Amino acid sequence: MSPSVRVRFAPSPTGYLHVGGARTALFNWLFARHNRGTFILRIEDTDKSREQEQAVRVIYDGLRWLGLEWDEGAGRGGPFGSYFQSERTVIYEKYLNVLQGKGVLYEEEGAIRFRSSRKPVVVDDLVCGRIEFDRSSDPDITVRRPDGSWIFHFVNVVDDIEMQISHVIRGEDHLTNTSKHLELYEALSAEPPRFAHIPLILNRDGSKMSKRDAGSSIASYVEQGYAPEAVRNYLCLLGWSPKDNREVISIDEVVQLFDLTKVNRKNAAFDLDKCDWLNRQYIHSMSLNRFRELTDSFIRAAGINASDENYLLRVLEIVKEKIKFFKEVPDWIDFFFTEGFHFDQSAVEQSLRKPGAMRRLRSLRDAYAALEVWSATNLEATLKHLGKEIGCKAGDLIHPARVAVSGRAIGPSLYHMFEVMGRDRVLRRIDRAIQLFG
RNA sequence: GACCCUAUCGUCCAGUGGCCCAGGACACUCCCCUUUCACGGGAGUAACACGGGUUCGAAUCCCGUUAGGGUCGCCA
Repeated sequence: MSPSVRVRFAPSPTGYLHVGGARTALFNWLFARHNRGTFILRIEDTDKSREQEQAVRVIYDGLRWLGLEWDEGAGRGGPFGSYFQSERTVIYEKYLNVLQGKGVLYEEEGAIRFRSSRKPVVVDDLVCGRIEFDRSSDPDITVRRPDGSWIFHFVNVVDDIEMQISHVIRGEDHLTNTSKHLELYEALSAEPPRFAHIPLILNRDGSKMSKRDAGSSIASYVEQGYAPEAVRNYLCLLGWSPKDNREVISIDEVVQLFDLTKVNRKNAAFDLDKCDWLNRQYIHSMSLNRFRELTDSFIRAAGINASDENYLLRVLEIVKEKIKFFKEVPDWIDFFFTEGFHFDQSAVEQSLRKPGAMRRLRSLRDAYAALEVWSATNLEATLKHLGKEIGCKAGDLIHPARVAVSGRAIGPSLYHMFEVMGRDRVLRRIDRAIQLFG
């Protein structure tokens, strides 16, 4: 095990966190955790703008939502700050002087450029292997613009040296850049870190993912109500696998098994369907308390008056297995908490308006009113018994009852729904439906 | 265009010379369960890009072609 693994995620604050970026952060985090190393967050804001605060917030929120807490860096501090490039000018100038002293810099129209030796360079990559670059026709890189602002390649290398980064794990789009960076390390007489270029994440059709593609922004998962552990699990499986065909795998186990040299070299297409499937797996096996916690913001946003915590928990319990995303929860539970729920017209037509529906509903109401113990088991037995007695199918009772009490044709298990709602509420609503539609 | 990377079911992965006429998962189709919607269980369709080698033997190694992706910025 390396004595001091130090890795960094170095996004530029663009206002949103891309899944590709999140996956890069995740792999850095996994590598750090696996090696008991340090995971650093550095903000690459060479173009300092002041609406940046909000953009940085988006990165913090996205990483924290995914459970990728950093040990050192922006918003957290550490021995190598500042972790914002916009605040590191003094350091960059120092390194610029070093290059100056070596006579490898020259000026061109006010900008400072680095003269390349154009000698072949070898990148020994942990993921891609040994790659030779013929740099004979590469142009020189620019280090600083005429206005004094810095260019990515230079500050990126300087920061990695200064922050004692041991492994640079980043997207494959930087693979070619690495040959340039290596020359910079040499010119600065610094030992380069190990590199690991991980494959990119593309759309299903192989095109590059942009902000508007579904699932490209981490914020969209938060908005739709995905379980963060599910999204994280899905991201782990993009370019990496536990090699034993498992799909649902705990993060602790991934940390234990993670190995950069086992990362794929092929770009991966993003499949939201599979992410959705994993999300459902996680929701179904999640504890009720966790479900309560993750659905809270959606329930509040919908303005549902769920002041009776105990009642809310019982409602959530019977609805949990039905939910695909937390955003759907209010639609599934609102009628439990208000008499002002909406009656779906086609549901009414297809059940309550059917001939004989009202008569059957009255019979069910009476049978339920006479019930001694109000439980799902009794509710089911009573309904089925009544069906036989009056000679109709169970469905002819179930459907009208469901619509009468919830206003819709789709919902949780009828008997459990009634059990949770309680006798008074159920009978009252059946009476009202009979009045309204009878 | 130059340089670099990649190439197994529609998608994500498994497979590192014989155990593979290729395995798992998602999606899709069908069946069962369930008189809602889902879950769950079972079955099915579906791939080693192409052409040359190497080898007794290749999805696995080599070369070429093709295709996809990346980089060539005073973007990051």
